Amino acid sequence: MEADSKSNAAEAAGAKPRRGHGVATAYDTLKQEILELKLRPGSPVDETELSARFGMSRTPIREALIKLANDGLVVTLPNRSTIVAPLDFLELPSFYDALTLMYRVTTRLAAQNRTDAEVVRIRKFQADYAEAVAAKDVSRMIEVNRHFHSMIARAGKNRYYIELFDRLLDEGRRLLRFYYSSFNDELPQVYLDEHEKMVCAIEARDVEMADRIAKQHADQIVRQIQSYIADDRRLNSGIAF
Amino acid sequence: MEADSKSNAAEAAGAKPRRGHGVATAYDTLKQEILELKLRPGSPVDETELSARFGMSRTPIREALIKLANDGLVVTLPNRSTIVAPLDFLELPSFYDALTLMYRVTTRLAAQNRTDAEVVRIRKFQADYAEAVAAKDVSRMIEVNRHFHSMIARAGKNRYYIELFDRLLDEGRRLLRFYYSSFNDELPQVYLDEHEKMVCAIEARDVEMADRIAKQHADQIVRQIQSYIADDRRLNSGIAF
DNA sequence: TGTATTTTATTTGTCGACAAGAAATATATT
DNA sequence: AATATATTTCTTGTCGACAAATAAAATACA
Repeated sequence: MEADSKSNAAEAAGAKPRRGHGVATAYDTLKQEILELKLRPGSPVDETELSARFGMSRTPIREALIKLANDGLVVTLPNRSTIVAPLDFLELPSFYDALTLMYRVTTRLAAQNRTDAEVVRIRKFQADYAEAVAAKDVSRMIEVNRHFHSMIARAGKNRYYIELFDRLLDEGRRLLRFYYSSFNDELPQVYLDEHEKMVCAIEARDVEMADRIAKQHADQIVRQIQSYIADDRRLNSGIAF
Repeated sequence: MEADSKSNAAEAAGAKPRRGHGVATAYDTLKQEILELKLRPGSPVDETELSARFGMSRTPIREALIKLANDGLVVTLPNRSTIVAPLDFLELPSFYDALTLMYRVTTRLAAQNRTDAEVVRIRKFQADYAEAVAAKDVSRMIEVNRHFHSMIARAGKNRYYIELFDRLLDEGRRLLRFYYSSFNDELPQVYLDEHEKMVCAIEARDVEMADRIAKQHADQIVRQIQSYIADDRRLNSGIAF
């Protein structure tokens, strides 16, 4: 809430983005807000309102929305308002399947193609994650976790996997935020250990080991999301959002 | 060339798209032309020119270009012209890898999740492909092949795989068009047979068989592209486009 | 003659305005 | 009173224009 008004102030104030950066500003800000659920799934996104809020005309807003639609973060209803993409839990099995496959494939490729510099960068994120766990900062954990795996995918160097995986990780970030309920003290430590093994396998260029750990890690995360959802559905009779 | 002037005439004539269909018209037409290499990889795409050609303002053209950029079919250089995405053959190994994986995954899922109606639709494309082979119509073969595999992916019902696979198939369509040189009479028949086995495995819900054939099919296609490229590089010293 | 600098021109990024569609509201008709 | 029709309101899709940024051309300078 405080951060919210602060950033709004920064936008309203003279910090107008230079020519050519208007679209990026709107896109990045909205993306962040959608992933952090500041903008609720299913809620309408009004161009005119955003235009006023960002202090720019509707054109760059529109172009940002098109990009968000391509990312699957927003749905455009023709001649009607666009809405923040709903969290469709009928599609969850597909999501689990794709997420698991991408975890495995990107980690395998990272073990194959990583450079030493990339290992260093991956370890940096691992350290950040450890910090977040120590501080019990769940938001930060979710975000750093995304960067950690994205970095691994980058070390794998397959453009197609990187893109799909980033998208899946973002979707996962939204799911975790939405369904996150009780904080379990054990899980973060499990993830931390699994991440450590994963980095070691990548560093050792042990492809099969990397694959095995990635699968294990993916299953763990899927189980976590599923248990959150199971808890959640008991509360809201499963129709919400 | 004839089809070209015909469609241009249709555009220039009174066939103005209704409100809300302008973007789609430009997007579909441009996408088709890029995939068919009517627009050469690396060639500049001028908004003003397209605006005149399609008889609409630059706004819808711009929005269509943003979508094409998201598909990876066009590259936008900031404050400079956009160009048709070059065929980067340094990225080919990544492409082969992703294509093979998607062939396997989508075919597996199709064997798992197909409905009877979907089998019928897949067989329809298989028949179309056979027709194109009989007529030795290479363009049609390339296009129907894409639809055939896309339909299989749809029967698998995983949104994430469908999107990535469609993109890869489009990219492959462009590659085949670009590098296609000598027509080999045997290959189409090989593909036809492999397709037939693939459909049978899907119909029988034999997941492992589907996987095996998909892998075989993917390898076959990768080999074909590679041999075309090997031929091609001898001719133009490998720097072209 | 070749390089640096200014000028011109082209093309993009952004803007404000307007009209078409859809939803919401009000009116008419049975 | 209930349904059908007309009106109003609101949001989007599209347009033409302008200004910033870059590339190209022209000029100055060594």
